[in-house]
Amino acid sequence: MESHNSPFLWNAMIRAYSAEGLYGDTINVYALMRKRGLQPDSYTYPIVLKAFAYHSLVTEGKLLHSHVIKSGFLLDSVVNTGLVSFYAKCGETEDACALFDQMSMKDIVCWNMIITGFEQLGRAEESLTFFRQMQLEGFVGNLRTMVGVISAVAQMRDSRMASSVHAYVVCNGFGSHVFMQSALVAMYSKCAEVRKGRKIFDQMVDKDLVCWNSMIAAYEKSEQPEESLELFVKMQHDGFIAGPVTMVIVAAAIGQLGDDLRARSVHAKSIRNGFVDHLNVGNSLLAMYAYMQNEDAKEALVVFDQMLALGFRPDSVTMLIVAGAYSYLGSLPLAKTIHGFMLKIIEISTRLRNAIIDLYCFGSHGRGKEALELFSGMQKEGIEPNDITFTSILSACSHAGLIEEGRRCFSDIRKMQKQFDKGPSVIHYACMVDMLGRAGLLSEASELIAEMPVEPSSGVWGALLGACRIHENAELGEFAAKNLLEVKPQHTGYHVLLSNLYATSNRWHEVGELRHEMHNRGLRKPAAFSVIEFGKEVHGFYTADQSHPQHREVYRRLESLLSELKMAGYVPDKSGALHDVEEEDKELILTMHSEKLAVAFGTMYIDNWITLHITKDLRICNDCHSFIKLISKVHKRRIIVRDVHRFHHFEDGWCSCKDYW
DNA sequence: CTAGGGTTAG
Repeated sequence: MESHNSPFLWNAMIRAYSAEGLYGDTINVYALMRKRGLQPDSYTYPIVLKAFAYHSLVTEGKLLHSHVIKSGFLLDSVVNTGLVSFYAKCGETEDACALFDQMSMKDIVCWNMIITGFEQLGRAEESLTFFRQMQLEGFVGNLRTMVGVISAVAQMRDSRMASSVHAYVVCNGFGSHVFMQSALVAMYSKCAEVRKGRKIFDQMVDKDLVCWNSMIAAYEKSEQPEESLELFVKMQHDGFIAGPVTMVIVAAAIGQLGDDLRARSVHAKSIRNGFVDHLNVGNSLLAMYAYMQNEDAKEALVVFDQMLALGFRPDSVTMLIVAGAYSYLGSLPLAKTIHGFMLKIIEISTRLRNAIIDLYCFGSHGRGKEALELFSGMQKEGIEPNDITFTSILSACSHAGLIEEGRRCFSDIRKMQKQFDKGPSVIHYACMVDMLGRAGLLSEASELIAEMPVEPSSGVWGALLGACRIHENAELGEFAAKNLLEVKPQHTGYHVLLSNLYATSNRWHEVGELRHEMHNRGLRKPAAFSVIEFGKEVHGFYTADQSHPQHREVYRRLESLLSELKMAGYVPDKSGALHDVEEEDKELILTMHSEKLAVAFGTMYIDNWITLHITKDLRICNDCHSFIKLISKVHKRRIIVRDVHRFHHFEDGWCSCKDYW
């Protein structure tokens, strides 16, 4: 084969691939060119740099930079700007600035580069500083400059600044360009002025896909998913075909709505349009199902399988979402599958490892052993844990009652203090106090607090108080509460906790005083609240709720459930009812706990094969816990309660927390 | 004589 040695032809080839967005081929042709012994020239460098930036090939770009210097092409301002562009896109701002500063002849293109470069990196202030500097040096911004400036102002979320820069743009004759208008729509939406954006959008004569996406995203971001989807329909009606970015936005809107029908429809559409091989679209579909936080989390699995079948590598974003979805479903086999999978295919970052550990200890929780296995595997591989890893581990030990392991982990952190000059954080101490305290080792817990090198946080005192409440140690509890209320004097929950503690030890006088004090300071005990969700419906219940439209039916249902369970051996556990009231009244108050109402509602209106998902704003009480355990057995029903502390998965009379929470 | 660097939505 005849070899072409004309640099012109090689450059034309490279340019053609670049123009088609085929940056991989651009790089291949360039490599071939070098192999044939041809030298790149001032036209070759910028295109290849662009391709390197696209694939974040920082080392390769730096190598090219040294070639540029050696061959003297740095004097070419286009090559120089190409390098600035490359470094800015790769986030190497120091190199970008150094090159920019030493340029003798700055033209408008290189100013635009440095302005948009910083803007794209999310560093709007610096971007705008460069803009001002540019004006001082006598340059007038063109359309591209102003689009970058508008985007930077959007990041500032300052609606007054937005209006004034909008006026400036219009006065300088850039206001009617499509790119500018899309940027303006996005800017106003980020400044919480969606309607101003809509006005611009409605007045646009030449709409393109980007501006539709911009407006649809504006509604989605301001949490108006219905409007967002309405516009999506209108866009298609007007003959525009959705692109991958559209799908990403629409999936987010549907996730917000929790609409499973539309979720499946957008999923199908993405497959039809061939977008599922876009990693962003795949990730968005996954997130959509995961975000709905119901049984549709299982659909995330389907999307994930599809992504794999299409043969592309999931990234860490993918895996974080999948881990989140599995965590919600709370199944250990699923967690194990996904973990094995992650180990096989991707480089696992510390952040992802932490997510996996969390997946074990929160998702299917009480699974402290698995979390610890992961942790020791991680250490064997020589991967350095970070403070969040340790927090996850300590919390796993605490939930599973693994005291010895917890102590060992804590001493590991202390060893690190000697090595790396960073010891246990306040959060680590709080985890330890929680773990020891819950296990009844109250004096060890308070000794640990005494030897803390830093001021104990409210979390630390709160953990101690909580433990005192469980183990009915009023004296130590009072001490904890006193310290606690110094740090957080307005925290109602801690007042309530202390009040409950006094009540446990029958110190009704103190209970009264505390109530009086709370009343005087205007603190009110917030009503406990539970939420049950299915499909896109969400129902909330307060304790002793009378406000829910079906509350009469719910109470009737609850009554029949109670008598059904009593026959199966249920005895109300009144220790959770710490009010200064008669025994009969205690029982009555217990039966009106918000999570019981939510369960009663669920058994009445939601088909039995569907798992009930309930979220509660406080910790579940003993009585409700055993009540729900029995329901899960008698009704053969899966119920998941997420309380303020952890997940409880009830199935066949058992709870995943193994009654330790 | 033509060529190369900078633009909006996510």
